[in-house]
Amino acid sequence: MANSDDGGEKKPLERLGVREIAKRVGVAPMTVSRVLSNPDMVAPATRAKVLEAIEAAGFVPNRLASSMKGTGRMIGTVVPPLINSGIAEQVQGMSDECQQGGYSMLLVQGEFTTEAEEASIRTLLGWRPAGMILQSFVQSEVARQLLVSSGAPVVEISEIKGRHPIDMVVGVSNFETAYAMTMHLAAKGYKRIGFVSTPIHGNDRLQQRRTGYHAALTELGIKNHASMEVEVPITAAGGAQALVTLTERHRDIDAIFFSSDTLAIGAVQECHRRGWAIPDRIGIAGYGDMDLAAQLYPPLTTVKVNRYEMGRRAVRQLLDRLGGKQKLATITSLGFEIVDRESA
Amino acid sequence: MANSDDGGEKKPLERLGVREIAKRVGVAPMTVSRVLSNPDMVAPATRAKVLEAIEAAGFVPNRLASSMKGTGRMIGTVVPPLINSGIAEQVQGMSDECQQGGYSMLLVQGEFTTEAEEASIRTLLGWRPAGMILQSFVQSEVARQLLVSSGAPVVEISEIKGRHPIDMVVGVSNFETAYAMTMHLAAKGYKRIGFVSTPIHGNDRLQQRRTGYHAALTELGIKNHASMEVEVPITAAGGAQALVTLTERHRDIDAIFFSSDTLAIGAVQECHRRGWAIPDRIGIAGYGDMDLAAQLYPPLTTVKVNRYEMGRRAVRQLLDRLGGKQKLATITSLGFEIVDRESA
DNA sequence: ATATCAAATGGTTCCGGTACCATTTGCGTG
DNA sequence: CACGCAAATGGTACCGGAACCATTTGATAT
Repeated sequence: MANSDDGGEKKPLERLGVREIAKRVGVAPMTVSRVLSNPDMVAPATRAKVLEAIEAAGFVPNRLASSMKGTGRMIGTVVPPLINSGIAEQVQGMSDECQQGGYSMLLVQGEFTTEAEEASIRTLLGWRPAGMILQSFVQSEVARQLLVSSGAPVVEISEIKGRHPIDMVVGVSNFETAYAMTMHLAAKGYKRIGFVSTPIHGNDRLQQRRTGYHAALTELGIKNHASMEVEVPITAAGGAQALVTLTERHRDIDAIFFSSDTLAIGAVQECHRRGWAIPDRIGIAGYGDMDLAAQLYPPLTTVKVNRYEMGRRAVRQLLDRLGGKQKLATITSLGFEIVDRESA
Repeated sequence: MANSDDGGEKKPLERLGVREIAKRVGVAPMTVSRVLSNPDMVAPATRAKVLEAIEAAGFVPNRLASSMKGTGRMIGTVVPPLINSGIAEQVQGMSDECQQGGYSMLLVQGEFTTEAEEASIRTLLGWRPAGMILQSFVQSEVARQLLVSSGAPVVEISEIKGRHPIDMVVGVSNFETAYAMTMHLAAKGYKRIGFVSTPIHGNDRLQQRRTGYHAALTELGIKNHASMEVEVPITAAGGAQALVTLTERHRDIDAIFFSSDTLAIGAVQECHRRGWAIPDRIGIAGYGDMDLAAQLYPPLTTVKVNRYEMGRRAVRQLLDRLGGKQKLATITSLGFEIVDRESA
C-alpha cells in the first residue's frame, strides 16, 4: 500500500486545490468550488462528501484565485499612525465588521505627503481589493483618478463637510461638535473660553472645530481674539504648555477647550503641579473621550465621538454596496455626545 | 482618429495588464514583467519606454497574480484587540517595517478561543502570505499543523519561555522584567509588596510575570502570600478596585506592582480620591510605560518594553528569512527598562 | 409512456504576472 | 571570417477558483 492515494493523504498546502479535492471525491472541480461559495447549489450528499475530503486534507481555499476572478473578499484601508487618538479603536471597528462580513482587511499606513499618499493607494490597488476605506485623505488629483478608475467602492472617513468626496463618506461634523461644546461651556457659566489645538493648517477636521468654536462665541456675543487660541504639538506636554501660555496672556481666562483629550490631560496635570483647582480656578474640556478621560482626577468633560462605531459603519457601508443593497454615494453623519464630567 | 489605440489610452484598471502594456510598447509581456521585478535584466532604453507606457496608462501591477506564482509580497498577522495596551504600537512597528521592505500587511483580529484562533489562521492562509506574524497565540494543535504544512515562515511575538515555538520567536522575558521591578521596589525600601494582574490563567506572559515576582520575593527572604495578590479586569476601574481590596486585606502593604499601566493608573486615581499620598502612603508601579504614565501625577514608575521595536523586529526577522539571509529558527529577546519615576 | 423542466453536475476557459526554456542580437577573439 | 559567449528578449504554460454553458439525472405532468 506504499504511496497509495488513499484520499486522505496530507500534501503541502501548495499542492492542494479544488482539482485535487475533486479527484479524491470523484467529482468535478466546479462542484468543489460550489461547495465553497454556493453550498446550496450542491446536493447535500455530495456536499457532505466534499466537505469531508476538505477537512481530511486540511484544504484551505486560495483566496487569491477567487480575487483574480473578481469575487475576492478583501477590503483595503489607509490609516494614519495607530499610536495617536482613537485610530486604533476605529481600526478595531473596521476589523470586527470585516471579519463578521467574511472579509479580510489589508492595512496600509498613510502619510500626509502627496507622494506617500499616492504610493499607499497604489499599494492598495495592487491587491485589487473589493472596496477601500480611506482616512485623513488629502486627495491628490492623481490618487483620486486612480481610485475612480479602479471601479471599486470607496468610503472616506473624514469631516463631513470635506470637499467633493470620491464616493461615500462616514464621519461627524467637527463644526457641530465644537460648536456644541463651546455653547455647553458657556451654559455652565464660563465667560472667557480659550481654544487649543494641534496645528490646524491643512486639516479639515481642526478647521471645522475652530470654526465651530468661533461660531458659538459669535452667537454668544463674544468677540473672537486670536490671542485666546494656541497651537501646540499633540502631546500631553503640549497641552501643559498651552495652559501656561494662555493663562499668562489672559489671567481672566476661566475655561479652555482643547481639541484633543491628550492635550487636556496634559493641562490637568499642569494644574496639579501648580496647585490650581479644577474647575474652580479654570475649567478644562477635551475632545475624544479617551479611556482615561473618565478616570482622570477630576474626570474630564469632553466630546465623545464613537470611533469604533465609525470604523464599523464605514465597512458596513462598503459591504452594503458590494452586496448590492446600496447603490448611492451616501454620506453618513454619526452623532456625538458632550460628556459632562467634573473638569468643566 | 476615432477609437484609435494611441498607446496612451486610459482603460479601467481591470482591463490593464502586462500584456496590454507590452502590446502598446511593442515588446513581450515578459519584458514588462521584468521591468517590474528585475529592472536590471532589461536594457535601459527598453526599460524607459516600458516605464513611460506604464505611467501613461496608470497601470498598477496585479499583486494577486504575483502571489499566485509564489512571488507575492504580503505578510499576514493575527493580533489581539488593538484597543488595549501597546498592541497598537506594535502593529505600527510591523506596518512600518513591512512598508519599508515593500510588503503589504494583512491584519486579522485574533480571539482567545481555540476555534477563533483556527479560523484566524485559516483566513490568513487563504491569502497564501509569504510569511506570518502571530501574537498571543494559543497554539491549538490543528492550527499548529496548518501553519507548519503551509511552509511559510512564522514569527511568534510572545513570552520567550513559551513552549515549543512553531518557528521563530521575538519577545521579552516577562519573568525577568517582573523580577527586576520587584527587586527595584525592594531596593527603594519597600517591604510589603503586593501584586495585581489581569486574569492569569492560560496567559504565558502573566504567569511569567508572577513567577518573576515570586522569585524576587523568595530571593529577598520574603514568603509569598496568595492574599498579597489579586486578579481584576484590565480597566482603570479594576486597578482602583484592586488597590482597595489589597489595602483592606493588609493595612501595612507599602507598595503594589501592577502588571499593567492601565491598572496602576486606576489605582493612582483612587489614591487621589482617598487623599493618599503617593509614594509616601503607598508606592505604585506599573507595566508597559504607556504614553500617559509619564504625564500622570505623580509620574508612574513602570516597566518599559518597546512594543514598536518588537513589531519591527518580528517583521525584520521574517523578511530576513524570506530574503534567504537567515535560515535558522531564531529566538530574539528584546531588552527592557525599569523606568524609575516618582510613584514608587 | 412520453414530454417537460428544474436540479445537479461536468468541461473548458479565463484572470495576470512570471518561471522556464528557446531564440536572437551584438561583440570580442583566434 | 567563423566561432563562442553573454546580454536581451520572446513564446508558452502554469498557479487555482469561478463564470459560462453544456449535459445528465430524476421527478412531475399529461
